[in-house]
Amino acid sequence: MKSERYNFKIIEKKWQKFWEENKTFKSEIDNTKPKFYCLEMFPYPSGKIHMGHVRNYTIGDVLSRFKTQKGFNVLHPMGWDSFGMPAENAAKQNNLNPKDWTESNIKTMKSQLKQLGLSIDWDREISTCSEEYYKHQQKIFLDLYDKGLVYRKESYVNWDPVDQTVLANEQVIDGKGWRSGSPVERKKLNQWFFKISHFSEDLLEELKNLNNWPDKVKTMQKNWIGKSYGCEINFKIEGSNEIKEIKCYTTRPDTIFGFSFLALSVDHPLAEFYSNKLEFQNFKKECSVTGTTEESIAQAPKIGFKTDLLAINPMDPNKKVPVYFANFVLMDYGLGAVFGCPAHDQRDFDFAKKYNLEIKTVVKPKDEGDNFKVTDEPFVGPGVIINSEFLNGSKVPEQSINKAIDILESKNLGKKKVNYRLKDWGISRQRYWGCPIPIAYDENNKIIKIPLKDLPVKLPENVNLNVSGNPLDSQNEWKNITLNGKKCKRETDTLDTFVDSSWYFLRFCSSQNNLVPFDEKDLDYWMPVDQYIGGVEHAILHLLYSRFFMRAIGLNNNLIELKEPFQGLFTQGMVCHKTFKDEENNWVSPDEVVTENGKDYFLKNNPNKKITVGPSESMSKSKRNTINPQNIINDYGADAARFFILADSPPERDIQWSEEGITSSYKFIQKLWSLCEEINEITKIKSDEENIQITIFTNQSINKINQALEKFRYNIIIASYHEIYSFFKSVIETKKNYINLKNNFEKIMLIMMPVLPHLSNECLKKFNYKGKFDWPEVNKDLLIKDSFEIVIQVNGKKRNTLLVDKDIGETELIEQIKNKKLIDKYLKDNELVKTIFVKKRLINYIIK
RNA sequence: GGGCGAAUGGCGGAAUUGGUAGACGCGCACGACUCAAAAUCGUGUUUCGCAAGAAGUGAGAGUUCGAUUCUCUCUUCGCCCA
Repeated sequence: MKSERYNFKIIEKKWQKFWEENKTFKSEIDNTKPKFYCLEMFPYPSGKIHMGHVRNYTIGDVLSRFKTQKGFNVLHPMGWDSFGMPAENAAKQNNLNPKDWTESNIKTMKSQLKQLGLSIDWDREISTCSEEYYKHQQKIFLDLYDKGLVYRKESYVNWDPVDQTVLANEQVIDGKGWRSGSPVERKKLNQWFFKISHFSEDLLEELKNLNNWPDKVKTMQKNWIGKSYGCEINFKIEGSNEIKEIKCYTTRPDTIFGFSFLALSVDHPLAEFYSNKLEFQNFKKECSVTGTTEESIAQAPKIGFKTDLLAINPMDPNKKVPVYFANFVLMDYGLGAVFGCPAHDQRDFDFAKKYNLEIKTVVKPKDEGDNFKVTDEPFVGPGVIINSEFLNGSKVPEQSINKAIDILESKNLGKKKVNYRLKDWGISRQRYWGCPIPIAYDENNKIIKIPLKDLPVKLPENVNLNVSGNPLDSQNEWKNITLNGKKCKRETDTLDTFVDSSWYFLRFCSSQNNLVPFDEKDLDYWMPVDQYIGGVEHAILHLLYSRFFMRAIGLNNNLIELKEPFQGLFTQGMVCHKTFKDEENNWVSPDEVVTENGKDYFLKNNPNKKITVGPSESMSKSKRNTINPQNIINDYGADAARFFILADSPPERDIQWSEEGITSSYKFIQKLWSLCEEINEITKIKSDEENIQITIFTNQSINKINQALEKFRYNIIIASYHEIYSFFKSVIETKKNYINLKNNFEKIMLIMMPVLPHLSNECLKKFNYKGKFDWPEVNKDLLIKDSFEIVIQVNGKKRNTLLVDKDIGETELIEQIKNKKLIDKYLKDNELVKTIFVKKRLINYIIK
């Protein structure tokens, strides 16, 4: 009986329609059930979905469906991170409106996500570029402003000359803009900031309690926050009437006796005393060429501008050293002034070598004598303090730093201070396609909040984007307003799009509420997100900002106590594919190549042209190694795509997409379907006979898949599915029905439902299954086997196995082994020293 | 330079956290069906060896009756921060 092929095109569409019409995934507060908030990072609507989305959303969907079957009230929403530069750039290029471009993309992508069969509550859909969303964001902005967590200041910024906008430090990678890739310049601008530094300590401290976050992400955040203990030291200054004292911050006060120069940032307030000197101006210009990242500063040649000032070593008033302005000192770090100890710091060492400054050794390695001397390179390792009077002999760093601080404090020369690397978050962007900042300035440039009744501040439409800089600047009609009878100008900067994504998970809880961003009652029920799933590339920025927002919103609000928005975090790996190049070294898309033997590849439309196969790399447009998910859905169906994206690698690791892989998944779906049909036929035959093995196997499978699902071991689940198929295939070989066959196979369909929702539903329908879709119970008694194979080892090596009763004891086992002469040849010429018996596992004979 | 992680067949990867290494899949080989091919099904597939057997989880040591799993040293690769 050859069954019909499984027509995924009809069946998948049918179920998707059914779910949509029945609002199967609608979520409402239900206090009788435990809740589960499952969230995947929402996409940027760039045009169409890519394989990374397929992976991300499949992982989340499997979890959501599983938790629903387990009896949880699941919230599984989706939205669009829809403000941002690609829309603005695309609109410029194609001369259209960013809004239209974005909305059309959303439409396409939403339809694609539906085709994947995701269990999403689409009634909660949000889009950050809609007024419905950003009007609430403007309220939040003003709320944070009132709480003192938003401020404006003039500051140096990372300026992206291509995108004509400011970048946060986090958006500067290797001294280049994260999006444009062009070298970043320094520019002084008035900017809006979120005071994320207000929570530095708490953001660091609470990492310890995020037990369901990957350690890797926690470490990255910890390093980013960068807490260090150090000391602020006051240096007395000679040689000037105006300047009497300079404060430095240092993490190494214990090297104070190695002090040989003091270096200031060119942005230090004292620079004003030199600003009219041409030499200083030139020097400053030279410094601005050096980038702002720590890396570019470390690599750039060290240069300095010598002042006529002398700094006095507070520990040794006879010691006076020169004061420089130097390019490697940043105003951002500490106080914009550092003391130089060349012997024990690479940058100080380079500087001292260049300007011939003293290099005094004050730390030696443990096993060196007191006459140890730094000559060719600085010594930065742990050791012992020398040449430092009362600090001598202190262990570096565990004793020396605290001792030095204590002494400085007791003499009133400095004080202990904690420093964080984390800086306040600059949120101003000179772009059109973002959330307007609800602020205006009066004629005296005084900051005026836009009144709540005037919100939202809507983006003007029909704006000419083909201007340099911010298009909003030239929107005079929009810009000039009257507030309380006073003429004002609107703020024309828009908010960094990371703001949009810092609270969207809260909005999902109350997405229908028009009046407030979120209702505390809703948050109380749904928050925190139980499982957040997304790419590790957001380990720092987005996750840290969201943690900040949760705290900022909760500040002075006793209805919100929650600090951590994401209780669990899972970071999935990337989707990779082989790369192809033609003879001219151009990237070639997988769609354009053919192969017959899997080794030699040729150009499809010109089979004489050979193609070189490169290593598998993460799918990217630039390398042209992307696979369009739409083609996969069209050719193989959603269930096959879901199946394969989970099959080959553990979800946290990268996965290699391959033609063979998706084909074999498709074949498995077909085989599984014909198995369903065969079982459906066979179970129509009347039967009184029970096959207990079926129940035992089903029970084991339920248990195994349940455990694997709880731990994100999705590749193991797929392996189990294959085993289940083989087992049932062999059971029905005789074409014989058993009274427990159908019931058990229905359970199998239930445990396949999270991964293969369309096929499982269709099969159960065919079976005329009337029960609930709850996760089947495990019968624990059936997990214990009556007999099993015990391993017989000799000196730790497996030599035989024996089928024994589950409760067998050592004496009886030894008796049986003896009777059956299972290991006699090993014992024959050797002396038995002892046996080691591990219940239900093995017996080990130790012989000599 | 610092931090973290990884290394298992031709390939992706399993191994109940110290107890039968290589589950499951891909690929490959052989066979069946076929005039033939594709598709499908079956068998095999760590290495060496005809076999009995031996070796084997990046390299080297250690702990242990027993190590892919724990400890130390080294090598290579990846990611993050510089």
